[in-house]
Amino acid sequence: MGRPKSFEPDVVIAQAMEAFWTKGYTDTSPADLAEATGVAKGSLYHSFGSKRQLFGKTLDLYSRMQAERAEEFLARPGTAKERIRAYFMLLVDADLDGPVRRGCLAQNTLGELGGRDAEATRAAHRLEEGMIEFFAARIRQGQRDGDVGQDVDAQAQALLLQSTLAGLRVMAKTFDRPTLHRIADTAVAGL
Amino acid sequence: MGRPKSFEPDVVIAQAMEAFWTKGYTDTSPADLAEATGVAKGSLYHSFGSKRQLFGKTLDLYSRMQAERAEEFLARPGTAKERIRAYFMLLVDADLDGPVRRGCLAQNTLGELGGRDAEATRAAHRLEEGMIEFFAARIRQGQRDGDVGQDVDAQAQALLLQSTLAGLRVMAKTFDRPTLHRIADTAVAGL
DNA sequence: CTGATTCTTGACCCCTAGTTCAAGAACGTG
DNA sequence: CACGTTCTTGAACTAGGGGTCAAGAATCAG
Repeated sequence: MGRPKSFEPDVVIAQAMEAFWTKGYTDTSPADLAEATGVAKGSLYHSFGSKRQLFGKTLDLYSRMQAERAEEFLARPGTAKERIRAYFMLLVDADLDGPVRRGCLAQNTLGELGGRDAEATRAAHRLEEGMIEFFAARIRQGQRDGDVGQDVDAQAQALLLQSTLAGLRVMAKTFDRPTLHRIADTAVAGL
Repeated sequence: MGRPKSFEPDVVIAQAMEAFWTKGYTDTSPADLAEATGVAKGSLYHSFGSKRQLFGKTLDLYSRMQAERAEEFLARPGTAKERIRAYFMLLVDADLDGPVRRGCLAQNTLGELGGRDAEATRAAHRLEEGMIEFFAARIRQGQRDGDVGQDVDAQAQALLLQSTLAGLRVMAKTFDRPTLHRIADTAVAGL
């Protein structure tokens, strides 16, 4: 019983995520969130407790979205090299095609709050570890399929790929598309 | 004539840099800067104009310091692979040995202000381009010395190295030392 | 020693961020 | 249809952020 919510919490979290992603945690004010979600400030506080808690929800949503997309995209038909390369391109292009180059929310969060917000730091770390596991699994898959050499250390290559991808998304804030594509090409050349 | 400055501007900029580096641009208040530098707020504004302008100076100083260190370190005796690997390790270890993992000021700035502050974005970009040039030059040097194969595309490898290094410094906020060292090892293995 | 000049400083100001709250609105129940 | 419950909302509050300023302290020139 009681008055029903006038909004879908998940939708509001997604809208808040866009705001945080675009402006960063600190520079996104409660007023910004109210505008981005169409829900009044007071109501947001009633539902989510605080700006920080809402941000936590957006980080969780972001992590789930990223993980889901990576898993799905890497699983499509093709060699490990092809799929990983395509995934890198996807992220780079998505970044460059948007009105603002927002990079990766998790990485931005590490840059902004890393060290000073333990929970946000852990959330970002978990996402990175998940990505590494996806890459490693896809490389091993490639080894079973025969498109990746048996001598390749899947775990070491997965770590390197994640590192390169993280850097690529930093560089995607300032470099042009051909350069970024070239890096993606070189990154997977060793597989 | 006139009353002389009671502080060395360069020293104050260096101290402000430490503050910005540790807490980020937005989270560093004028009060923080006054404490970090030992100079009263009013005096900082008198000398530097605004928080943003002081930050600009710290970015410049940071870029110069980074470039200088990279150039010097890469030039020491050894093969290209050895020197680049040592440089990666140096940065990783410096980050992990500090009381807080601050990563790279330029990258943090891109994460925090990227896109929304044109000048800061450009400054960070210039530093990255400089790094790429250093790597490329060192690889070509290796080719002349005979420790890097003639078939290696120096520019492409330099781009990849910078991307990997940027990612490494993001990951240095949450991963442990052995993992980061392993990535550095794998990164230079292809040279 | 006087003055013009350039520094130093804390007090002060305005504005916004983050949060709380009192009033009211939309339910389900009995 | 009254009643408890859970929502909605703008107004109101507090703290602190970024910046300004008036007063005074060093300096040098004449």
